[in-house]
Amino acid sequence: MITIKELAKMIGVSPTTVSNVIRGKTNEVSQQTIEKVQKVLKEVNYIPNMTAINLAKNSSNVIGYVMNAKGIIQDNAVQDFFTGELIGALEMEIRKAGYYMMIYISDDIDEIIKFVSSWNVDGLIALGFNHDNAQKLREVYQKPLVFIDGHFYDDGNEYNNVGLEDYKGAYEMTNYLIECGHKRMGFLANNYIGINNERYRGFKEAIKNAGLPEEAGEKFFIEKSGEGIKRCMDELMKRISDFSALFFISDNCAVVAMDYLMDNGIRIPEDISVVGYDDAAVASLVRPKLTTVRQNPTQKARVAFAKLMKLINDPNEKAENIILPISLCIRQSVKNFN
Amino acid sequence: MITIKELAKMIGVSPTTVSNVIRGKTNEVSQQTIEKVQKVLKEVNYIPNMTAINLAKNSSNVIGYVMNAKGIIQDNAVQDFFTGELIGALEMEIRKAGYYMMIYISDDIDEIIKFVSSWNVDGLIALGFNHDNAQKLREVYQKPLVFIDGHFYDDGNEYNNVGLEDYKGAYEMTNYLIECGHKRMGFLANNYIGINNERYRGFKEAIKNAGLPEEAGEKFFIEKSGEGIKRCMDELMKRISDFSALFFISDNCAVVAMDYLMDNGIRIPEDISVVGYDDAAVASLVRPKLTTVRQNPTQKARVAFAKLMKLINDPNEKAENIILPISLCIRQSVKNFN
DNA sequence: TTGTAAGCGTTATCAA
DNA sequence: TTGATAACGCTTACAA
Repeated sequence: MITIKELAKMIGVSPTTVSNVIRGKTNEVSQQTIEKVQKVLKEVNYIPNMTAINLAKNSSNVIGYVMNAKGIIQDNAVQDFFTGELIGALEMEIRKAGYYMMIYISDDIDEIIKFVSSWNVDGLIALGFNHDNAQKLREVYQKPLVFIDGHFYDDGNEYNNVGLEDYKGAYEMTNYLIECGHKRMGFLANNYIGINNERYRGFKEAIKNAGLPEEAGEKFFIEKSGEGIKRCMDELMKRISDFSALFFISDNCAVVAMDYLMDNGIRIPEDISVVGYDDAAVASLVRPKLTTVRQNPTQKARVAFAKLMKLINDPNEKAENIILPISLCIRQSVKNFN
Repeated sequence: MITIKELAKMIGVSPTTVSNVIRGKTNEVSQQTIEKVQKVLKEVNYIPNMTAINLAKNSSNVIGYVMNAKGIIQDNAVQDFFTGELIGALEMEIRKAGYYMMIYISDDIDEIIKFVSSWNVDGLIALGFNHDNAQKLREVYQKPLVFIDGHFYDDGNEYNNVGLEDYKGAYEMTNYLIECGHKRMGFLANNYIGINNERYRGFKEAIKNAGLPEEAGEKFFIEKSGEGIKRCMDELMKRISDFSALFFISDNCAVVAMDYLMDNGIRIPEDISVVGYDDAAVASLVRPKLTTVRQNPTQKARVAFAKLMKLINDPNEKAENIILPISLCIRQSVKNFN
């Protein structure tokens, strides 16, 4: 790799001059020199050394994508379409903006903090953070930081976040179920914290507001992996006739569960209705087509990155919690009793 | 961020000594000093500056993941499960090995070359490269480099690659179709180069070896995006009764096409059989369950990274083209005429 | 308009 | 066993 210094020697000017024309500081150098330098620049195909640039400028040109999780793929049978789409969209945005993307996934928050610190990343998109971890990260990492799907309580700090109308989506979907005449519904999630709990709250509230008894909505734990889902469904099967509808925390789960149910001779939606959340591509590919709540991961990525750019370019940019809208996708997996 | 220099001043030793104990070069420093330094190291939570380390060592500690493509998500309705799983598996391997992962996707090979050069990445995993681009990359990038799913002709150079028994998979699946009594089959791909062409070759060869006429196997172009697939299927529909089976280049395509066909009143496999390739999770979730050729992206990632590590750690490690095995997944989407 | 030189935070060579 | 000091490739005051 040829360096600026060598280049300067070749051309017969100083490194500063070469550096200036490379960076387009052309008002500090004569037209004649510019041309002389640029000519050679083309010839030798000079490629800047990012590491050196970053050390000199105390920046990094990298945007970090960190996930507080065990792995990028949450061991789900249908892979994590959400993460995949997010990363894909983000990669494009980051590259178009002239930055580079580093990915770091760990369930150890300290590892994540070490990563962002030692690489001095210019900006950070963070997923899978609960309040405590978010606070910890924010304390150490002082540069622009936006969370996706974070759900934090008010601690006097302000967080940049882009989320979804999680509560509303579940509320409206549950209402739809109730309108269809369902009176006994199960809610299934792998945990009941953060956005999952928001969705559950929406579920419960809809039931309450409809004047149905508390027991009309029952919650269950369901693992995330394909095998795990089936194990949990084994349990649920014992009481399957208690329910007329099942509300899954994600399409990923819903679709694996549907597979399981149908393999066990249960008809959907005749015997039991199922709904999901996310509107993953798979939702409209299975039969019956899955009724679900739509969100758009690409949009989430773009909005998050746009906010990050604002924060990077304007130190006065204010913290913001951006909530993206949901909509209902009514398809074929819910029985209408009316 | 505290620096080694500051640390040294605090402790009352030289930066060299501090650096030595940080890097565990403990045979060059007295036990007493080691303890003194380590004590302070803990207290101040020293975090090394990667940029500085990399500049000094002329390395980068980063493994690049580059794709010669338009975008990470190939605009397919079922997202690109393959890419997602690959990236996920790779991220984990890279991190466990103490490296960091940078992702760069571009359809401009020069951009990719610029990226790897200016970041001086220590190793590279490259996807979506044809022979010419691979050669170009290899010429400039002299460090360890392994391709995934590359398909290169012999030009005297040797490439590290991990691929699949693409030909064999298609050959065996086509044989299965023929055994089931199919005599008129369509093959549908978005292009006929690289591994796609290998699969097509397997398809044709099986037909030939079975003594069927050339026209028994016909190839079609099908776009990759969800909408594109449907557009192409619109065309195919005009001649749909000419075929008893359709072989799709990927499960992603197959599954969208099945959706389309069933929406248009065509029964699978009664009216037409369909098979895919990859055994994506979605394959066993749709109805009828999709008969397909299985591959394992996670394994691909692991094998590729393992090879990369060998190349990094041993300059004498030889170039290798590793071919992973396929297997057939016989499910429900093929009609048996016998 | 051009060039010199210090500095970014490390590593590594070589004296002390 | 320790510590100066140069070097990595670039940016950026500041001087010429």
